[in-house]
Amino acid sequence: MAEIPKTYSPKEVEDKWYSYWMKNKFFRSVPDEREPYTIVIPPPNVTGVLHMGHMLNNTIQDVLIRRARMLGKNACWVPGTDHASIATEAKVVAMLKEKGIKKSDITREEFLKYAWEWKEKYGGIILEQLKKLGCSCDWDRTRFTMEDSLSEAVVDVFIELHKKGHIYRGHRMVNWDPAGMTAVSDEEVIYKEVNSRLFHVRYKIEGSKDEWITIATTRPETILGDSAICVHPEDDRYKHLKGKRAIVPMVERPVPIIFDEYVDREFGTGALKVTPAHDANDYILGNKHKLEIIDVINPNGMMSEAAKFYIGEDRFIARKKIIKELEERGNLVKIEDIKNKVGYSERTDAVIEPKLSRQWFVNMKEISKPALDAVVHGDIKLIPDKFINTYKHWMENVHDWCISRQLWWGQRIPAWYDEKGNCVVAKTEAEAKNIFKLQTPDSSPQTLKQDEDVLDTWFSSWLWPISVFEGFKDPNNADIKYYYPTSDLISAPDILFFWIARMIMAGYEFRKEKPFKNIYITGIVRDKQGRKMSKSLGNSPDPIELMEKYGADGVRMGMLLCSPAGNDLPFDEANCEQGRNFSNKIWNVFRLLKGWSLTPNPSPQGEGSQQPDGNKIAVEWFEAKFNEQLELINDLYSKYRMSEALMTTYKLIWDDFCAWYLEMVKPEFVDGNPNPIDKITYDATINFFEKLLKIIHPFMPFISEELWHQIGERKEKDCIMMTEWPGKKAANESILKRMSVFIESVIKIRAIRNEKNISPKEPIELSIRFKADEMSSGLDSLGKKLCNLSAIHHIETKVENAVSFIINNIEFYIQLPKNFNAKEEKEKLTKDLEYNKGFLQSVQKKLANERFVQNAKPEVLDIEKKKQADAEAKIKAIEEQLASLK
RNA sequence: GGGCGACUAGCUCAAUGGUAGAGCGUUGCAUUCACAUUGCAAAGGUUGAAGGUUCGAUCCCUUCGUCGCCCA
Repeated sequence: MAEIPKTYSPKEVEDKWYSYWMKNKFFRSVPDEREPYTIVIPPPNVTGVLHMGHMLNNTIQDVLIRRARMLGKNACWVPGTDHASIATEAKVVAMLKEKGIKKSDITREEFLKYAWEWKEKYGGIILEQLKKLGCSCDWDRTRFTMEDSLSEAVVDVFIELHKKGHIYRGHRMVNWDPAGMTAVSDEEVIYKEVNSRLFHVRYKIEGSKDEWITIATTRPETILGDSAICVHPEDDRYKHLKGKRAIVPMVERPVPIIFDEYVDREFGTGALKVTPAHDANDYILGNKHKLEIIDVINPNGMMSEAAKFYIGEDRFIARKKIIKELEERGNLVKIEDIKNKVGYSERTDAVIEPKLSRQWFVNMKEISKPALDAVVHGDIKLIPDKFINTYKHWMENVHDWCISRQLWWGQRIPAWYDEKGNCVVAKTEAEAKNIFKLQTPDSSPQTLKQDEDVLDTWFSSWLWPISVFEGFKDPNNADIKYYYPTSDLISAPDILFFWIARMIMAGYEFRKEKPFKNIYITGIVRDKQGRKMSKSLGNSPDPIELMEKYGADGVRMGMLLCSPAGNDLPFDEANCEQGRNFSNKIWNVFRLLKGWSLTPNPSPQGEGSQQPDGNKIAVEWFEAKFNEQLELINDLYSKYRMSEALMTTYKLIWDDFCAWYLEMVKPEFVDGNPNPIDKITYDATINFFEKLLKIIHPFMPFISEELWHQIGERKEKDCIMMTEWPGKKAANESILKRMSVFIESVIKIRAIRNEKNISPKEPIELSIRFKADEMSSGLDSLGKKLCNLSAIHHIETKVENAVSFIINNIEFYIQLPKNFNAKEEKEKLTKDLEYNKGFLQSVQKKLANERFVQNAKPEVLDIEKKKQADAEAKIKAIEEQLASLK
C-alpha cells in the first residue's frame, strides 16, 4: 500500500490516456450497421482560445458522446473551427502592422497569403485545448469553414439562393462597424445602456427675426447632415410652423419642417431632427418625405467632405468641437443627462454607425417558414422548451440577413460587374461572361470585376451540419446518409438566432430535413457579479490553469454540477474543488481495495472462506441500490438533466458505496492489521467498483480509465471508454426497504452518541423490541460494526430508563453507561409527543372534512388514513416510553 | 416602449395541487485503521408581496415588486 500515493495526481494520467485513446483510434467513427449518434461541434472561432463557455459546452458534448458510445451506438463527434472573418482579419492586420505593413499597401492575394500563414500557425490552438479537456472528437474529421470544399459549398449555396430569388442586393441602412470597416448583421450589434447627454439645440426659423425651434439630440455631430425637422401633426406647440423652414446651424442650410405621427411628443422637445443618412428611423422618414440624404461620416468614422466642418476628424472628437461651437453661436439651449442604448459591434466593440450602403441580403421570409414549424411542432426539440417562445418570436419577426462584409478574409461573393456596373451572379468569371453575353448579345464585356466583398462567417456556419459531411458536393455519400440528421446540438442561448435558427433553415432548404433532432441550450457562464465571462472584461479564469489545478476531470465535474439546461451559471472555483475532491475519493476507494487480502480458499469441507451474513446482506443491498439508482440516472440522461444525473452518480458513489457499503464490508483491524476478506464479497466489491467507474466515465473519463486498468488485468484494447454501459436490472425492493430502516437506525444511534457525548470508541448496548428473523443476525453484525455496539438484545418488554427512538414501529433502546438524565429524556419525548398529536389533529381534521373525503383522489385518501394510523401508533409508543422513565 | 422568463435554505438548484428536498457552505464533535482533498452529526424555510380559485396552493388565476434575456 505504501507505494500508492494518498492523493490522486491527474496530470500524467490524463496525458497518458488521451494519447492511448488516440493511438487506438477509439474516437474514430465510420458508418456501419450500428445506430449512429452524431454531434457536430459548434465550431469555435479559429482565433479563439478556450474560455469557460467552451469548457461547459464541450464537456456536455463529450459526456453525451461517451455515454452514447458505451450504449453501443456508433458515436461520431465532428470537430472544427470557423474562419471568423472580422476577428481573424483584425488579427492579421495587427500582425502586419507590427511588421510595418499596411493593409492598404498590399494586394488582396498577398493579404490572404499572410492570413493563411497566420491560420496555420495559430489556428489550431483551441482544438489542442479541447484535447486537454478530454474531448473524444473524431479528429480525422476536423473541418474548417474556409477550406476548399466548404468554401465551394458556400459559393454554390449563394448562387442557388440567388437563383431562387432569396438573395438580393440593395441599398439599405446597415450597421456599420467603423473599426472593422465593414457592415455587420443586426445580430452582431450589442445594445448597451450608457450614460449620455441630450443636447437641446435651437434652429432659427427661416425668414424670422428671432423665432426658433429647439430639437434634442444625443448625436450633435449628425446635425451637419440634417435634412428636415419633424414634429407631431397634433402638437399644438408647432402647428404654426407648417410650411416653414428651419436653418441648420453651422452649415446654414434651410430644411423643411415636416409633420409625422412617428414623433414621440413626450421625448425631448417633441421636435426631431432628421438625418436620413445616419439613423435607421430617420432613413424611413426620409424616404417617406423624399428628403435629401447627406452622408457626413466616412466609413472609417471620420467626418466626410459633405459635413463641411471638421473634415477628416473622428466623429466623437467632432461631436465635442461642434458642441463648443454651437454654444458659442448661441444655439445650445441646454444639456440633459440621460441613459440611452447605444449599439456596439460584437467583434470590435466600436460604436455602430447606422450607414446607408449597398449590401447583399438574404430574404428570410420563405426560407424561415419550415424552420419555424419544425420547432413549434416539436419535430426538433428545444431543451429546455422555454426557448420555443423566444425562437418563435424571432422567426415570426425575422429580418432580412445582411451577408456581405467589406473584408478580404472569407469567401468572396460570386458576383461580377461590367464597366457599367451591371451585375450577374456566377461561379467563375467565364460563366459570368457567358451570362452577360446571353443577356446582352451585342455588348459582351471583355473584362469583369468581381465583387470586392466577402460573405458573413455565419453564412458558412449555417451549412456546418451538412458541409462537414460533404453533403453539398456529394449529396448521397455514405457519411451524410448515415450521420444526417445529427442527434444533438449543444449550444448557447446567445447564438440561437445567429446560428441555430439559420442551420435549421439551411437544413430544410438544402436537404429537406432537419439538421439535428434535439437542441440542448446551455447556460451562459458568468462571474460572481453576474457578468458574462469574456476576454475583454478579463473576468474569466484560465481554463488550462484550472485543469492543471484541479484536473480535467475535476473541472468537468465542477462545470456540470451547477448547470441545469438553460440556466446561467455563476462560476465558482469551489465547484472544481468539489470535483477534485471527488476524484480523490474515488482514488482512495482503489487504495482501500488494493489493501485487502483474501481469506484462504475454502477447503472441500467448506471451511475457510465463508461469506459472513453481514457481508451477504451488504452485497445484496448495494446490488439493489445500484440498480435502483442506475434506472434513475438513465432517466435523467434521457431528459438531458445532466447536472442531476451527475449528482445522482456522485451520491451513489460517495454516500451509498463509500459511506455505507464499504463501511459495512470493510475488514476490521486486529493489532494494526486488516483482517482478510472472503472471496465472494471481494469479487462482488470489485465488480461494483467497475460498474461505478463505468457510470462515472462520461463525466470523469481520465480517472475512470486509469483505475479500470489498475483494478484489473486488461488487454491492450480493453479500455473503459469502449466497455458497455451497465445493463438494466430490477432492484430488489424488499431489501431496499428493510435496509432503509436499518440505515435510519444507525443514523439515530450515531446522533444519540453525539448528543450524549459518548465517544465512538466506547461500546454501547442496544435493545430492539422486534421479533428477530432470518435477516437479523446479518443486520446485528452490521449494526455492531457501524455503531460500535457491544451487544444487541432482541426483547419483548420495554427497557426502563433508557434513551429510545422508534422507526416504523420498531422500538430501539440504548442503555447509557452513565449520565442518563431522565428529565431531559422526558422533555424530549414530550415535545415529540406534542408534535405528533398536532400532526394527528391536522390529519383528523382533513379526514373529518366531508368535501375532502368526497373530492380527494382515492390514493390521497389512503395516504391520509395511513398517516392517521401511523401517528396514532407513534403516539401510543411515545406514551409508553414516557411511562417507562422514572 | 413591447414580449418572454425567473424569483424556493447563506450560495447554486430540485420538487406539476396532498408533511418543501439535494449539493456546497455554516456550526459542533471526531483522527495512528482508504481518504482532513476525510468521517459523524446538527442547524438552517411565512416558497418575492398582496389578493383570488380550491377541502387543500411553492404549483393554477389576477395585480404589484425585483432581476435577467430578447426585440424596438
